[in-house]
Amino acid sequence: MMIRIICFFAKICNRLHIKGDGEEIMATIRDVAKLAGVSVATVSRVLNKNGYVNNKTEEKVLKAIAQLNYEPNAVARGLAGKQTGTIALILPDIANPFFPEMARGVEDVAQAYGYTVILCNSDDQGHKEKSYIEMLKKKYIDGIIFASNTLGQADVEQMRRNNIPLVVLDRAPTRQLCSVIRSQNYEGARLAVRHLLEMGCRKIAHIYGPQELITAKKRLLGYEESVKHFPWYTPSLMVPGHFRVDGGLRAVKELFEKHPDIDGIFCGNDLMAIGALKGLYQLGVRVPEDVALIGFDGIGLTEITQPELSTVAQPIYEMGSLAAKVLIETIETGVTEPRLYELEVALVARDSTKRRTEA
Amino acid sequence: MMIRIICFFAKICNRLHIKGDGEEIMATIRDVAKLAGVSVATVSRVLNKNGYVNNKTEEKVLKAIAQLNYEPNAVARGLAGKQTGTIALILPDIANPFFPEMARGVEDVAQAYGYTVILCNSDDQGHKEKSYIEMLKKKYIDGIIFASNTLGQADVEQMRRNNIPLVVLDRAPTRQLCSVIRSQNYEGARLAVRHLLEMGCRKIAHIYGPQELITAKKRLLGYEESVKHFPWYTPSLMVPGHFRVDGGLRAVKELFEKHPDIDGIFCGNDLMAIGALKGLYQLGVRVPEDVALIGFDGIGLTEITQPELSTVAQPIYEMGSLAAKVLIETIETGVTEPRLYELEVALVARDSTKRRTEA
DNA sequence: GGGACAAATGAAACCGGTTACATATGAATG
DNA sequence: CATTCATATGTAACCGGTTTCATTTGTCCC
Repeated sequence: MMIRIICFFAKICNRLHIKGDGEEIMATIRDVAKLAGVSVATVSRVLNKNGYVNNKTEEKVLKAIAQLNYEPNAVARGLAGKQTGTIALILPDIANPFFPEMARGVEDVAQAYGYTVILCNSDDQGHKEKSYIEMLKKKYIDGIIFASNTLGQADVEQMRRNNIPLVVLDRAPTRQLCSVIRSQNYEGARLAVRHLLEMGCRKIAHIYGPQELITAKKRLLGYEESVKHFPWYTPSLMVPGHFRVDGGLRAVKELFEKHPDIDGIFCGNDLMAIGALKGLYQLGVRVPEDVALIGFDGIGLTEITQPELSTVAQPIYEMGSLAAKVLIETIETGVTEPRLYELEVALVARDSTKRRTEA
Repeated sequence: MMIRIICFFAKICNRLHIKGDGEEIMATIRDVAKLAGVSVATVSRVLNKNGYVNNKTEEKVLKAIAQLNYEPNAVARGLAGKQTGTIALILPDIANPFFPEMARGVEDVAQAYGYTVILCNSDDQGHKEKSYIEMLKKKYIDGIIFASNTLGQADVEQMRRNNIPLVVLDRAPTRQLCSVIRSQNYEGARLAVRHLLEMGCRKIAHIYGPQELITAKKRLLGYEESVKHFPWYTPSLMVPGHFRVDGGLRAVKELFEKHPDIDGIFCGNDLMAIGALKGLYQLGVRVPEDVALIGFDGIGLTEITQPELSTVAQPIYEMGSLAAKVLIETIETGVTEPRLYELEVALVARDSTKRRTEA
């Protein structure tokens, strides 16, 4: 009984926007309607600028909104409209230096369009991705940007059935079920090798990334196609480095055991190039005097090494921002027609590939 | 009329979980209730494990849930319960190498507790922060981790009024209104200077960060307190570097114009140390032979320079994961009692401070 | 004058959950 | 035996929006 009375008072207080401890009570659309002397439907029409509303009425409503400091509740909107203004970015690991810039690109665009970004680290593990997707589905996420590597055909189809727009970064377009954004990995690799050749290299090795990744594969292919007709070419010039710094370091040592006469190395990504640089330093091999070194990706780290690393730069930020743009467009227009965007890469020649003494 | 009939059929189809294009229809709690032959309240009780439910009944409900592949709708839950299982991480810029690791710490813990993380880049601009906070409030965010620098006293109080739990990283505890996590900046600075002295330095400069930041201020103070009693000490040994790579590079050149006899530099963060290293290389000054160099933060980049950089490492990942833990605890227990966590820093001695020839 | 149609508005259903309250049963207690 | 209490369940209100549909009014045209 006592409790009932208390509850009753609490309700009165809520309605009057009074609270003992100074806590703010959010006004609801019904409060606005009451104050403006109209129905909630009309307020909703004013808010969403749809349907017919008389000018005078609109003014009254706007005044009430201002007076109550009213902000529509996004969760209620989400429930009613099944759109939450939230997108998810699933990537392997935000701590991998490749991704922060991309994430920034995504977030900037999302923010500009009034969307919010949920960050998910998959560690490239299928079960983590799945559990994220489950959770995101429950939360009525509007769309997903997928920069992780273990997304399967089945997953894409499932997303499609669930009507969740999807944009994928750097994946093979397996029967092109969703929009894909990637860059010219093959062409970039050829660019890198050509650059090394132009700088006077006579025997070029390649440190490659995980071949499950389409990017790593394409880059390896680009290398192979560029050098296979040279007499010095041999498969043992290609060594795995797992896209990691330590992998690059180890790979370079392995290379120099087999081929001490290498004078150029093309690394499948910048992290491995950094590792390679370290390894070469430990071996007492000078860069670029003895060996020219070039990476791939164009991450910021390439500017802080000594010497600065040449690289084939992808437009990382743009990949993120474009992904967000494409996704939001898909969300808002509802058009699902998948597209493929292939972005250009650019050779960034720095000290690590400076021309050695003219031959 | 025709439309009405179509709608009617659509509803029937919905109820029967049939859809023409293979699109999946999510079952609702009412579907489960109907199938199990109980009320929605009972289903809800089973889901939330609260209230009394008979074992037999529970089984029936669970079976129905499994049969329908039912997943409770998080948005509806959020609306009803005012908890969305979402926290926000507001930081200046995820592309700044300091933050990805912290973000990873936050996300890992959040994920473990079933929470989702929204990423916000404030660029340290007050208006961006405010607009984020507005948006987050509307979305019934459960709590915020604030690693940005422009959070004012007023904002904290407003959050409090709005009942949004808050954990702040690296901020001064201005009348301790929320939990704060920081590390021993002052002590770390003293550690750095002592290390340089032990390594034989006789004249140590300091490149400092923006003095609006409590962290930068404390580190500067630590430097000053450690060296002010030396005869060689003079204020012009302290030069600003804005916590940025280019700032460190410029600062080091400025320093060497005024004090060519410097033999040790303590940088207020690692980015500036990287810039300083670059600057010293350009000046032809050898590290560590001519000048010993140490940074602060312990970001990964310090391991890829040549020579590797000594630094005072903060437990960056732990700062993030602890922040998430504290925040989620606050959210779930509702206890608002603010606490201060000061984490220990550790000296990481690498090649950039290797002892020069014994005096 | 009456039908068609655009403009304006409100009542009520709906989105999919949670929960306060009412009710019913059976066991334990005085 | 009446009372109390733990167990079990359902009804309906509620969270705060959107949207369908009905209704009213006014204008235009034949």
